[in-house]
Amino acid sequence: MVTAPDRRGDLFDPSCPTRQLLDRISGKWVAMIIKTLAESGELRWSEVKRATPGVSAKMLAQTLQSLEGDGLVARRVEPTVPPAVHYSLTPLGESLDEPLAALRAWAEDHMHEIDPLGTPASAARRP
Amino acid sequence: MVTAPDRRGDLFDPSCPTRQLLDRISGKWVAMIIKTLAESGELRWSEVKRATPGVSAKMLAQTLQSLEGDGLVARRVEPTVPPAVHYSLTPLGESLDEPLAALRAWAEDHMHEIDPLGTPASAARRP
DNA sequence: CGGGATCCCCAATGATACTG
DNA sequence: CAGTATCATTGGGGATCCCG
Repeated sequence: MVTAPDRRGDLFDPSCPTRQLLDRISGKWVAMIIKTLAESGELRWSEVKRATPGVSAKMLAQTLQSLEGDGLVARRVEPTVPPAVHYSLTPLGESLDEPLAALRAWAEDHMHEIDPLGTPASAARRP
Repeated sequence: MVTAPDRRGDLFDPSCPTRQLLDRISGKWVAMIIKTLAESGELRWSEVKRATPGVSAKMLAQTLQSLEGDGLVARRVEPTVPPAVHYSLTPLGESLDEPLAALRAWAEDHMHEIDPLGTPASAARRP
């Protein structure tokens, strides 16, 4: 048999799925949702929503579907009425929590060292 | 004076700069540029561009300015003609490379475990 | 309760052309 | 060489309504 030429991804190869995967896990709400699920274990949809300040219903559903599609989050439906849907991390999702936690920690640690006037956002607001 | 109540950031606080900072370092080209500079030390603008397949001049300039504004990248101009501009990581930028490298490694390691049919991209491409 | 469907807006991204 | 300016595109993301 031939060994796969790309057993491991290459971020610098435009045709490699790694880039899209990295984009998806870099989504605006992913870091928060993963952390919440990593700490709480299993949560209902509305609990995840309450734990994620500022997220809209649409973005939460969309993000959870994306994470489920990537096998990072497991979805469990209880056939009650009204239905209760629970979300939890898969082992793969838990493995993502580690590097993501490092990035969150870095951002929380260094947010005071960034120059508030040097950011594009504040610069663009200058008339 | 009052001591700052938020010596460390809180990602879950919508008014905390941590979220914007995390958004900026999650930019589409940041991971690649940081890695390139971390490995090469100091590079010219055109070298960074060549090392970042797919990036446009606009996005490269914009991303580099953003990183410079956040104090992650240092810009050095040599007053020759034509001018030569060099970019390198600051110590802060090097400290970001560590968590970012972990995330890159995770993406490259697990790109094969994601279900290609479960992703929004591939689902949308289905006619 | 947990979404799906729809409409709409603006910010991010990109292609192209121009300049110090 | 190292950008900036301009224009065109897109799709992220919020608001709203509806359904099982």
